[in-house]
Amino acid sequence: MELVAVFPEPPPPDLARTLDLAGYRWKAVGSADDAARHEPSTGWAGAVVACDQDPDGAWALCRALRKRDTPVSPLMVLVGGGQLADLELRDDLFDDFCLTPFHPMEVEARLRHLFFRGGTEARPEMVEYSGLALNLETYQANIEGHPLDLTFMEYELLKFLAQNPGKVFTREMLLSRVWGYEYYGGARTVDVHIRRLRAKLGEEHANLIQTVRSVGYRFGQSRWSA
Amino acid sequence: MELVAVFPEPPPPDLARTLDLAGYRWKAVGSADDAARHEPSTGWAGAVVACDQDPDGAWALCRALRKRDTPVSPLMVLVGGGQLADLELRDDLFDDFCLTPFHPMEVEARLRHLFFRGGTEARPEMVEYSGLALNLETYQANIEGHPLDLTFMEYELLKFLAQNPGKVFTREMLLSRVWGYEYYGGARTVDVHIRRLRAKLGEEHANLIQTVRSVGYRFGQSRWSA
DNA sequence: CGGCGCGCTTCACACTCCGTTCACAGACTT
DNA sequence: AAGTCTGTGAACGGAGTGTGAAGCGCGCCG
Repeated sequence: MELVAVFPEPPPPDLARTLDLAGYRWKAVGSADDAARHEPSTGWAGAVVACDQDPDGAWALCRALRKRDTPVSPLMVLVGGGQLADLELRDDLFDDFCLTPFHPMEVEARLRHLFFRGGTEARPEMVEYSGLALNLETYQANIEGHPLDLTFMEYELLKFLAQNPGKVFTREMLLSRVWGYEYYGGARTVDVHIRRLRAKLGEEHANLIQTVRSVGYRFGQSRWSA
Repeated sequence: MELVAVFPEPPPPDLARTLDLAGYRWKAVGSADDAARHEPSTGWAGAVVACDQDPDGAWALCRALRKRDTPVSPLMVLVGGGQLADLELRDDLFDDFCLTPFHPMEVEARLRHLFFRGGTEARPEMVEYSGLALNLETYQANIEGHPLDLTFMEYELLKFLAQNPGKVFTREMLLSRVWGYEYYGGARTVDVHIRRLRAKLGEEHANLIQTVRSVGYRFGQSRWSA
């Protein structure tokens, strides 16, 4: 489960307890800037915004999270009974709301329902390992927040390796599974691509791909070999 | 406003009153068969199902309204606090719920929000990204206030891309989803349209459409790009 | 009814970029 | 120390793409 943004900082104790009991991983943010600063590389998985104490700040945060190229979703707001009128004309800023004081089971049911609905929508398929993240939809790669400019075959090779961390592949296995079953070419081609991948990963992360002498290459699990 | 189906028959008086005051046109139905018999030619515009008195009948109705070719949406259920557990594993049968006894303003706010979302979901009037704005009703496109003179296919292509920002599409995907499933033509057609789009977007915004070599095209920047 | 213009499609060509290969040097094993 | 395996740099060839122009179907207007 990815990280959910919670407002305000610190959040109401009963809200924090409810989120914990329901098994959500969350992080409190105090402002829109705060949310941007602490946003995970994969983006917020959702947001819960309590409007009781600081309505203006809460709505400003909602606006910041929704009015951007990749809006945060799902987003639930908590409002008091007297704030119901505030929801009007702000329908675009949230997906669901819950009245306070709330029953923990209601919040839990609403969150579950929101994530159920959102789950079928469009959360990009990702491959992640350590600081490396591959977005399979956008064909983009990241290493600790920094974008990697990979060519097509480099991306395919890294994707295959990262999808099977710790496993050793011979050059022939890589050629057949990454390049294609009917590929007939020299095994040194793999070496060169591995080399370029290491170069682009940077000296710090080059050891993500290890050489297993006389066998082939392995991705990850570097702590055992030294 | 189209007709909303309400369960049970007759509905709880406070629910009826709330719907009337909020300005909804509705009709009570007592069963799934009943709902099918009285369905308007344009289909139900939505449904409100109270689960208090006859939970089994209520859920059967929800199932009938949702598990068909054109699911009724939005659908809100009213449940007592003791029925919250019933919602679990039924997330696919409703869009929102409200605890009973309810506050009329909460029901009203939830319905308004549901119809707002449903309205935009089925037919968004605008597609916006960065400085680009597409008006789906008037078939007009703007880039930072300046009108774009796009042809039909250019508009359709740009619309499809802008509706899925960041995602990479192969030429075949674009041909099948923009041109049509049964289209049989050269993939280079896509290239030429992309080229014209980039030309019309102007040198400044031509990079809104990026080439992903050996894969296809992508609109806009994903959250990772520098 | 026929010319005309617009827009979609296709073709041909040039160019850039990337996958592949080769040669050599260094590292590791026996 | 010999032999095998891998890292590295450079160069070649080709796949993939951008671009200009021509072909063609279709609706509009005279």
